[in-house]
Amino acid sequence: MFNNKNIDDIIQIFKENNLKLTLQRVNIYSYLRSTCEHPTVDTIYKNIKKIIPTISLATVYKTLNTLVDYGLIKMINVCEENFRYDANIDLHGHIKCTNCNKVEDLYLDTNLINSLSIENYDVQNFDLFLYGTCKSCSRELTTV
Amino acid sequence: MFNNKNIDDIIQIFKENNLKLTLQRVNIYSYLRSTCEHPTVDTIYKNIKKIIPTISLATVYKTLNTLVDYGLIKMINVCEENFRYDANIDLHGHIKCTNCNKVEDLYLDTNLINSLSIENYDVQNFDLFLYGTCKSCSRELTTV
DNA sequence: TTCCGTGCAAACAATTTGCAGAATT
DNA sequence: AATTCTGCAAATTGTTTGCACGGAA
Repeated sequence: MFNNKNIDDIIQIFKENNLKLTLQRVNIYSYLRSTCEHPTVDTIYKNIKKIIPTISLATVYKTLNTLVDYGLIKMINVCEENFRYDANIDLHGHIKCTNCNKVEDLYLDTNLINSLSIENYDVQNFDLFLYGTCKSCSRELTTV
Repeated sequence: MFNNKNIDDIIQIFKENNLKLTLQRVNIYSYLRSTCEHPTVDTIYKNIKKIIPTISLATVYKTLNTLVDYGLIKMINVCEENFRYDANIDLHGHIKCTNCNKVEDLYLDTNLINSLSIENYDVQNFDLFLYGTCKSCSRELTTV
């Protein structure tokens, strides 16, 4: 089920943060680290339920909030009702295909990031979300 | 109460979009056009209530959704539970002071906007939110 | 043994919906 | 006169909370 390297990393990270190692937490965090789909709470819940059928939605919420508080994951909102979660905490943006709704990571070059600094503000963080149509959707849309 | 130029513009815009001219709508849209505070639904509701005490929250929601659907206003989410609304639909970003929570408009130079185009995607829109501390808050925070 | 996390159910908050009456065209 | 909007209340959805029990340290 688990890749050992990955699980060792997670144990290490939890210990550093004085977070108790529970099956629920490890699975949620591990799942988030393994996916690049930027899942919503609902998707996370459904996936973890396959492994831990007794898990409750409240636990998923509590765990996600804890992981956000400890800076281990990030919440993103790409023009949607719901938030999505991302275990990739490197400075990066996101691009959403407005047709198929997938959200991909977007690495920005350092110059661009630097040029985001603004007069009058001490900028600590940013969210950059691009919206458009991905290649396969464009193809599909023009063919029809 | 109303600036005539402004109200004339709004009447014109509503007519172009076949939107019925109602007191509620005109006031909500006019209020959004007059403010640069990026208010939440609740703030909008409270402010419009001063002018139309009988207005209901449901009407505020319905009106905002209509205006969004017609592309007259935009919803933004700057890492908050609630959405904020902006009647400025020019391509621009936002910067939020994480201390006083104010949200300001951020005009980006064209080069920067152009450099946001991405391989594999036909980019149509973007959200850029910067987070940091504004000058007056920085001063306040270092003085204490 | 202490403390924290989990799971349940209830509570809460934000938003949407259905519908009758009112206002706009 | 036809259509659309408003305002109320109820419904829905997403999220949080309180608490007793269970598991991790």
